[in-house]
Amino acid sequence: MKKLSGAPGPRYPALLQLLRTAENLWNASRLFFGRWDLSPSQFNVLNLLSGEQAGLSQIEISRQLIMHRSNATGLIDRLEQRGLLQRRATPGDRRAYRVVLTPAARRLLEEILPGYHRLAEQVWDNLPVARVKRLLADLSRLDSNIAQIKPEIRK
Amino acid sequence: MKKLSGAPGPRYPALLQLLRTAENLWNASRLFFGRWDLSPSQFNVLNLLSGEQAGLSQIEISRQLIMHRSNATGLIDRLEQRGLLQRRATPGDRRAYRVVLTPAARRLLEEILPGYHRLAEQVWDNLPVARVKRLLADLSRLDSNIAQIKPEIRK
DNA sequence: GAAGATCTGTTGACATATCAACAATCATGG
DNA sequence: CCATGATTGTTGATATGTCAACAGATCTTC
Repeated sequence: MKKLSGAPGPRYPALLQLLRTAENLWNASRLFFGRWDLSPSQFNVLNLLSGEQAGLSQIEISRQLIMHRSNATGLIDRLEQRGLLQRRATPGDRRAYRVVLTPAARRLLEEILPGYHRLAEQVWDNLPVARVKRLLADLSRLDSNIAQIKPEIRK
Repeated sequence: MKKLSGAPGPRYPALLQLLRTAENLWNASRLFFGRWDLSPSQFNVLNLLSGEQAGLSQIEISRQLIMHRSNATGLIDRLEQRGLLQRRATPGDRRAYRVVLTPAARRLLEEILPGYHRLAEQVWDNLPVARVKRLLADLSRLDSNIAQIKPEIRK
């Protein structure tokens, strides 16, 4: 059986590792947020909105969280139904909502965030801050490379 | 409005960046594999099996790709229906299948992989190999930290 | 060998995600 | 003003993912 073409060097394995680590992180966060019956995606919506007193439109939310706008519809539906969000009219634009946190959601976040940030610190155990910074920089570089490459993939 | 508790330092932002970069990578790969009507997950199954002449059981596949075994069922169903996989009996264990690539799948991979590896290289543009290696090491460290923390999250 | 526990794969319920198509609204250039 | 085009959110089809529960097969232990 012929060996399928392989890529030499650490670059391809590093991509796989990146996806793998992100997956593990995501799954660990699912475990954590499960205590409050929240999915990681639901938490992300709440967390994003916690910094936006005036609220955000659904399209803004979906862009920040890198998801299709049609996905935001259902996500926000369920959070609204649970009393954690409200859709309010946007003055001057009858197409868009302003999605805002309810007081209940702010209380919920206050309860969740300390433990969440503590966990986030533990994930970095044994990695000095300088290394974390370099990793952050490298990941940003990857992001801009990906953005650069994207038009070429399309064709 | 009271500011919700924040975490200082680059550690928390670095986690967000990691998830973000992985998401971008995943979406770029969806774009790429779309040319062959493959999802990234479907490609991952094929790619994993390409190194396993004897095939793998579904539970092994789901463990390698970090997904629930019930998810592997549907994924493999669709690939089998398309003629890219076969489920074969496992000698000595009537519970499990050996899932193997068909010749058509091997031909498909031969067609896809060169461009895929070329793209994977481009993603790392401007990052010297030494940096890639360090990033790989740091990500592995994160993985083992996450594995360590997991039992604590459960409780 | 039989009982109890564990493992493998499937199913059904559901959340999360994409995409295409649609309706309503807004923005722009004649 | 108004036609054309872009934007916003929803819907329906479908894929991907989790989880719990189940059936059948295997393993362990006595």
